[in-house]
Amino acid sequence: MDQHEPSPDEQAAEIPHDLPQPAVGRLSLYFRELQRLLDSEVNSVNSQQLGRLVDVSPAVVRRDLSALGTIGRRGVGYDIRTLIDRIGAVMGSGVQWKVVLVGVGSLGNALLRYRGFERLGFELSAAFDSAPDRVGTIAGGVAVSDAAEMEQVLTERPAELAILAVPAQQAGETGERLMKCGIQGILNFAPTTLRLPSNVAVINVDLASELQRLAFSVQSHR
Amino acid sequence: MDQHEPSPDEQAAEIPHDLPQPAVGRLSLYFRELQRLLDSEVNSVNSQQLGRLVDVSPAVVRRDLSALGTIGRRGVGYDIRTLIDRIGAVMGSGVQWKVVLVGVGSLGNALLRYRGFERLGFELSAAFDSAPDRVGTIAGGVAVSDAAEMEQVLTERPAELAILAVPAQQAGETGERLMKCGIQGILNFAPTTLRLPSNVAVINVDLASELQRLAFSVQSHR
DNA sequence: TAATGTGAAACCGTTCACAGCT
DNA sequence: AGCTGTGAACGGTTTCACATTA
Repeated sequence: MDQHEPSPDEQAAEIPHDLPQPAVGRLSLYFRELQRLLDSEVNSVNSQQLGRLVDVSPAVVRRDLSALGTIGRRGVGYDIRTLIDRIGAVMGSGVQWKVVLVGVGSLGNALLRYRGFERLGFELSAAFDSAPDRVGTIAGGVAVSDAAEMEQVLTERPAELAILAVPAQQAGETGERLMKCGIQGILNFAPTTLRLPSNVAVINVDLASELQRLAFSVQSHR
Repeated sequence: MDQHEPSPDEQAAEIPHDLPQPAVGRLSLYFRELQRLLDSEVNSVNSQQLGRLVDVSPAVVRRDLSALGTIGRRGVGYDIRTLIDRIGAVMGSGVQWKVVLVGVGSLGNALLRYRGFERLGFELSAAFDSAPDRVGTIAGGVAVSDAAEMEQVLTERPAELAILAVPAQQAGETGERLMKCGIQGILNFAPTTLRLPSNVAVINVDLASELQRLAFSVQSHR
């Protein structure tokens, strides 16, 4: 994939770590849409167009983008390449994140096969499961190792992030182990709230809960 | 948009239409943990204990629960059965939601197999795909129908909710079709923001974006 | 002229602190 | 005595509106 090398003095631009949490999520969505626009050979947008693509107001878009020490052109809009570079830098694209996955059930399997991680700089470097019939298989191009060897494998080939797709019952313990292996962030799909010391970042995604939120939304919508 | 009639002592046992969005998500998590507690034959909690289980402050728990017109006992805490009934009612448990899934790729497949929906009152009533080699198969106990027959199947066996797990490119069009089939809410896993008329509820879940948020969190954490 | 960038106001949810029940 | 329920203060995000700049 093509990188645009930043001009020398563009390099110095800082990463604001005073970025509002909601803004982070939106930046990720802008990034996705901007790449799509660039693929369509569009190379400029304004805040209204970009806002429509991710369903937020133009004012929010401008506020979010201006937090990056920005580079829009008044009267014109934003250069897409610039935005992609800038958002990418802030979101940690450019770092090749190594990600391990634990729990190769059907969900874990799907996540190993999921196209859409590597484009963002994530590399699934290992997968673990404790079921003997899964160990030794290959899923999504990644070999499945025995979960008992997690510590060993992660010592040899360290990773920064982990995706947890084990049953709820095992999530807590597995999270602890990952932490001890030097994992710095966990994306948790187990239906339980993972709580770890604050030096490990955790994002919980509960699929059933999302569906329940949707149901509430429908139900209250009348 | 919505009128608020100031009738004083209306339904104390009714569904609060004014529940903050973040609270809805948390209620769903409380619900999950409460069921777990009940399974362990615990039948009472206080706000601090419940808060620890989902990683929120006791004050938030109390505020959320009191929005349900509540029934805690001062000096004591909450009766778990009562909470489950009450939250369940608000979240639309008790309704048997019919859910169809569109897009039986690896993710769709995993979602069909995902245990954890039916406990909450969701029934996967149909699945659709357009690939000939998937049509006619059975995944997670659900027969996969031809996507071309979506309109017909949904006329015969209507559903309220849909899970979208198709490629981004097809998401928009599929969403439109589902809307015309009477679907009232869509849980969208396609990496694109689905925008539909406001009579259809949409929740977008972008897996790559979640991972990117995590990476940001780790990166900014030093 | 057209669209950004941004003070300032409005809004919303969280936190605080304590009165009120049990 | 203990914990809930909640007014009031607080803090953070969004919205507004406009000065600014290409």
